[in-house]
Formats: sequence, C-alpha cells, structure tokens
Amino acid sequence: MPQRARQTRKSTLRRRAKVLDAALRCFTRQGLAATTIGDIRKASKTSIGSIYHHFTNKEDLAASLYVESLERYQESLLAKLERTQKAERGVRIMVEHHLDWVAAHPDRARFLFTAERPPAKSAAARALSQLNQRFFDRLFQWVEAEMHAGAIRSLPRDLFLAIVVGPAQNYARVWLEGRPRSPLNRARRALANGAWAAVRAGR
Amino acid sequence: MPQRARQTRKSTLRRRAKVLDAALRCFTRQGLAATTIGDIRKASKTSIGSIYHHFTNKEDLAASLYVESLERYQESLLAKLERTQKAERGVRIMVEHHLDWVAAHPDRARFLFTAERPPAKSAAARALSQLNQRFFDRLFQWVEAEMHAGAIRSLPRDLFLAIVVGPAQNYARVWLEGRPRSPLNRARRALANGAWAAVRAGR
Amino acid sequence: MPQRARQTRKSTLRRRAKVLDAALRCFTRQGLAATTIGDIRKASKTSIGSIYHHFTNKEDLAASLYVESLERYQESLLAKLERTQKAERGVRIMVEHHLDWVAAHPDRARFLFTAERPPAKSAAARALSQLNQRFFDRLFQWVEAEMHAGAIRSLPRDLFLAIVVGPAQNYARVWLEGRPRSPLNRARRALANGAWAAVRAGR
Amino acid sequence: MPQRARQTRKSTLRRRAKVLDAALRCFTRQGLAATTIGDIRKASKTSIGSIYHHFTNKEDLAASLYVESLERYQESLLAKLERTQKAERGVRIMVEHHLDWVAAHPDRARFLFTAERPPAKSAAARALSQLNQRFFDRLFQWVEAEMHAGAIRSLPRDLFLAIVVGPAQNYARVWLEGRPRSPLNRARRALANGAWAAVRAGR
DNA sequence: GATGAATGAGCATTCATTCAT
DNA sequence: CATGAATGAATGCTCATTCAT
Repeated sequence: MPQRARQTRKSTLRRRAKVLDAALRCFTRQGLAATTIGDIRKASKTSIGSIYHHFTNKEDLAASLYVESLERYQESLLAKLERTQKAERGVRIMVEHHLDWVAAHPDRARFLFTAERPPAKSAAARALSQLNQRFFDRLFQWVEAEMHAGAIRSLPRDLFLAIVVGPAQNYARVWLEGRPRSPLNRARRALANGAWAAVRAGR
Repeated sequence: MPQRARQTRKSTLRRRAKVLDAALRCFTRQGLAATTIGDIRKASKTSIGSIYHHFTNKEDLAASLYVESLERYQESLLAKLERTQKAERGVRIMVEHHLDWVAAHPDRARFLFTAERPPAKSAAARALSQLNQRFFDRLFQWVEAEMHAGAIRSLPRDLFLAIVVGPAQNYARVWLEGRPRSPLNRARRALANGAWAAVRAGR
Repeated sequence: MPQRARQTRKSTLRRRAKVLDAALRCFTRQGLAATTIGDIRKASKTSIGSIYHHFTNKEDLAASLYVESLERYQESLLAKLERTQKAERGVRIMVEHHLDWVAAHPDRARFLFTAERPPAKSAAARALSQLNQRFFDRLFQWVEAEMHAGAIRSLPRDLFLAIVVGPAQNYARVWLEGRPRSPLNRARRALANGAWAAVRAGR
Repeated sequence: MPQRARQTRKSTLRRRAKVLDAALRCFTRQGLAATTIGDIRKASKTSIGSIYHHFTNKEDLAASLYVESLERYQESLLAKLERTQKAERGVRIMVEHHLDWVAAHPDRARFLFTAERPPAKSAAARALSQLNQRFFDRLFQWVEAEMHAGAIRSLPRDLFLAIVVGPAQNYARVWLEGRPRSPLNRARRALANGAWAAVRAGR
C-alpha cells in the first residue's frame, strides 16, 4: 500500500507539473491575462475539475508558476556564484548567467518579466517575499564579503544590483520581444565588461 | 465660422485628453487589464458612447496613451541632451533624466513599463515604430559623434543603451512598485557614475 | 422665390431618394437587421443628422422603402393587366410579370420578400393596408369580370392568387437566393402553363 | 455505470431540447432578431452559461432549430408520400401535407418561413445542404417514377415543386401572418385541385 | 482524484437617436 | 437643411468557479 501511495503521489505531481507546463506555454503564446482556464485545460489535456483540484484558482496557478520559476533562476545563479572566490569572476557570472538563463528558458523568463507580481498580502506574496529574502541574503553574503575585502566598490544592495543586472535585464527584455539585438556573445562580453568597470573598487 | 470651427476642434481635443487622463489614473490604480471602460467613463465624467467616439476600442485607447507618453519622455530627453556638448555630461543626463522623469511622472512611467507593447502590425505598432526610429536616430546622432570623437567607447546601439539606461530602469521599476530603495539623490549619483565608468573610452 | 422653392424641394427629394437607394443597397448586402444607420450614412454619403431629417427613424425608412417598392410592383402589373381583355393572356401576364419584375429589380424584390411587414397599427401599416386594398380592388375587378364571364374558374381571391402567383413566388425566392434554377424562359412558360391549367374554367 | 452514462446523456439532451423549445416560443412571439439570449434564458429556465454550453452562439442555436424543424417537415412528408402508388394521390398529399403541417406546427412553420437561411459555408449550411439533398433525392425518386410512367407531366425538379407547393406556401404564409384566409378545408381542396390540374400529364 | 455540466456576474462594444452649432 | 459629437440602454458573449456524479 505504501507502494500505491507513492505512485499516487507521483502521478499527482505529474499532473500538477503538466498543468504548470501547459500554463506556461499558454502564457507565452497569449499572455497571462488573455489565457483562460479553458485554454490551459486544452493545452494540458486534463479537465477543468482537475486543474481546480490542484490549484485553488487561476491566480494561485500563476503565482505557483512565478515562484517556481524564480526559484529555479535564483538557485542556478547562487550555485555558480558560490563556487567562485574572485570578485571580477563573480560579477561577470551575475551578468552572464542572467543572459544565459534567459536564452535557455525564454518562456519562463518572459513570464517572470511580464507577470504582475502577486498582489501584496496574498499567500503567494508572502512565499515570494521569503524566497527573495533568502536569495538576497545569500547573494549579498558573497557580494558584501568582496566589498569588505576592497575588491568591489561599496554600494547599497539595490544600487549594486541595478548596476550589475540592469543592463542584462534591458538586453534580455528586448531580446525576448523579438526585436533585433547584438549577438549574445557580444552582449555577454560587453555587458560583463561594463558591469565590472562600474563596480570594481578603486580608481 | 473659423471661430466656431476652432472651438469645436478644441473641445473635441479636450474631451479626448480628458479621457486619456482618466484612463491613466485608472490604469495606475487598478492596472490595464483590470480597468473597465466603465471605470474610465466614471473617472472621465463622459459617456461610454463618447469614449468610443474618440477611440475605436479599449486597445486603441491604451495604445494612444502609450504612444503619447513615450513621445513626451523622448522629447524631454532629447531636449536636454542636444543642449550638451560634453560626453560625460550627456551620459549622466541620460541616466539622471530617466530617474527624474519617472519620479516626476510616476503614472505615465508605470504605464510605459507595464503595458504590453501594442500588438505587431496594428496601426499603433506602426506609429510606435516610427516614433522609436526617429528617437534613436536623434539620440545616436549625438552618441555616435562622441564615439567617433573618442570620448565614448565604441559600442553597438543596443548595448550602449542597455549599459547606460538599464540600471536606471531597474531602479525605477522597483521604485514604482513601492519597494524600499536607496534615496533618489544617492541613486542619481551612483548610477550616473556607474554608467560613465562603463562607457567612457578606456584608458 | 418659387424658383428657389422648387429647387429646394427638388434637392430635398434627391437627398431622400439617395438615402433610400443607399439603404436598399445595404439591405441587399447585409440584410435589414444587420444594416445600421451608420452603414446607410456611409453608402449615401450624407450625415446621420440628414437621414434623421428625412425619416423619423430606421423603421420609418424601411417602411418607406417597402411601400414605395410594393407600389412600383403593383403599378407595373396593373398597367399591363388592364390593357388585356383575354382571360388566358391576363393570367399569363400575372405569372410572367412577377418573374420579369423580380429579374429586373432583384434588390427591391429581395427586400419585399425578406422584410418583415411593418408592425400592425403603425402609420406604415395603415399606408400599406390602403395600398393593398386599392391594388386588390383593381386586380380583382379584372379577375372577377373574367370569372363572371365564365373564362376563369370561380375561386376566392386568396386562393386564386395563391394558385396563380404562388409558383412564381417560389421560383423567384429560390432564384434570389442564388440557388440553381431552370432558366427564366423555361420557367415563364411552364409556370404560366401551370397557372392557366389550374384556373381556367371547365374541364 | 452504463446506467449513469445514459442518464447524463439523457439529461443533457433534455436541456438542449428545452432551450430549443424556448427559443422557438420566443422567436414566434418576438421574431428572431428581436429575441435576446436573455429572453431565451428566461423562457427556458436555464442559465446563460448553460445555453452557451450547448450552442456556440445565437446563430448556431437558430441554425440548429432550423435544421431540426426542416427535418421534421421533410420526414413527415416522405413518410406519407412513399406509402402511395397513385400519382394524383401523391400530388395531393404534397399540397395537403404542407397545409396540414403548417396548421399543426405554426411556430416551426413560421420560423422556417421567416428565418434567414444559415450563411453559406457555415457548418449549419453544410448540414442543411446535405439534408435537402437527401430529401430531394427521395422525393424525386417517387415523382420521376410517375413522370416516366406517363402519369405526371415531365418537368424540371424546381418547376415541378414551384407549381405543386408554391400555392400552398403562399396560402400558408399569409395564414401565418394572421391575415384573413379562406378556410383550410376549402384551401386544401382548391389548391390540390389546382396542383393536379397543372401537373397531370396532358390529355 | 477526475470529469464536465451548470452558473451568472461582468465586460466590451454597438447603435439608434438627440441636439447644439 | 446639414452636420457629427454625445448619450446610454441594451446585448451577445466570456470565463472563473462550483459541484454532482
């Protein structure tokens, strides 16, 4: 019987994931607001009832997708970053990883860029806030160590992030819209150079 | 007769502008998708019919607001920029003007950041494309002159913009969402410094 | 001044006729219910205000067109019929004229076939009723003379009309819908033959 | 389980039929164009959503009613006709059945007479075309046998139908409009006589 | 857990009609 | 007489959500 329970749990997860995948595809094609539960039902080959069994409502579904996608981005960045000791390498990683991740997961990236943040005070907003909290803590543990060490210019957290990641975000957004862009490799180099020039300590 | 004609045109324009203003207020409060024509009617103190007399549909209304807002941003930047000869001053203007304009017109800025671009191939999309064309032409006439003069690092247009404006956009977006930020003056200085460090012709 | 008055009346009539013509074209293309005042405005190259100056409302416009068209049909039939003395010739004229008139004025015919009769008790309904009254009186003056003379089988008015004109109406309706039909000449002969066989007196 | 499935299907059909019945009542009272979905909802004691669950839109609903009604008329005629061997009896049946069916189902008849045919190329138009095809094939199998046997004058299909059914249609239309008519029995006799006189093989 | 019929509030949009100029 | 901006009631339809099976 545990056997059966495990199987059931597994298939439950599968169904849930199937719905989330289908939702992402729909959001990409038509936008969040324009996607109906009916669309997701078709795309996921499930039933309306089943979708509502796994998510309390459409908002919850979107929020789940948001949180899950953001988590994947954050985890993959931290994994790379925390393997590095050198300041310049770390800064470059932040830029390059942003571009690489967007290029590798354009749908998730578009969704993260586009989706309205879950409304304040919702359960999802709390989950999100907690997620971000942990992410920033770990990220700035690394960054601020380098600042203390004198390798990186001392800056408030928000300004540091704006300077390092802002350009990559700008590039990525436009790229996701399908407008013409410089090739990715050129961008990786130029934006990483810029970021490092902007935040490295000293004259 | 010309008197009358002028008055009529004028009041027509007034009505149109009244609707656009009301729409912006609604979009700010509730978001584009959540704003109904009924909301705009109430806020503009007109009638449904009158709104549809001036705009073919909700999408057209939103697109008009988008194009008009973008134009204001672009014009105000170019006006400042083209008054400057010095490379560093110009780059700093791009950053600072972004922050200042967003701070001065938070509703329009939020709308520009949030609204989905008008769907490709719509009349609005064409107007938009033309607008951007002219803007970039004028902007890069200034920028590329400085690049040729050896004051600014030679970079493709999109990467230059990403590096200079990306950080300000990142800061502004978060600020508009109401999340805590470093004070504006601190940001103006730090982001302008960063931009200049990143694009000035290297030693 | 009479000169001017006459001219004014004339141009008034022209405008009125222009609107009626445009309306007929619209009704043909899109059907009565689907035609809007705006459509008629475009097609007639006038203004909404002008249309409402000449007709009290949409219903009045349609009713005017109905009455006017019906009158043309009736007059043209009576003109031919009253020139004839012979029973068989007259019956054949009723059939043939129906087919010929529909073929010559397909739009008006379609409109007469399709339009809902003006609602009972409206002014238009009274005008219509009077028109029909006169038409039937004149028509059956001729018909009943032949019945009394023993050339045509004695029948109630409605049944006589049904027998003589019903087949032509059936043919015409289908023809107007664009469905395939026997050629007009074949139909003229066959339906006139049938009508005469059906109503001529005696075995 | 089959039990349950059958019940569900059954109640689904019931709901569908309930809506169609209510629609017919509304169309009779107010006309197709003037009937709103809200009217049908009230008359059928269902919900808007349920109506749209069973029919894609108002047009589809009307088309379904049209096709179903036409089918009933056609089936009932063929059932009577194919039981007969004699030419005259068959022709009289066509006339009399038309009058009887209209008298027995005035609402359906009015709807069939009044409704615009489903727009060409719609799914409904195809269903309709197929229905008519089968009907005419069976009908003229009977008719043309009599023509070959020399009992009925040889005529193209459309003209034969116009001659036989046209008068009954004319009578029925006027009767349905509520205008004064000769009594039904008188009409049955007279129109059947006329039809037979018009199509029986000549002396 | 899965299914899909049922619900009805809510919305964009249309359109006849009015009326000031 | 002509014009077209303004009005707002009315309507078809969508869609998230519920719930019986």
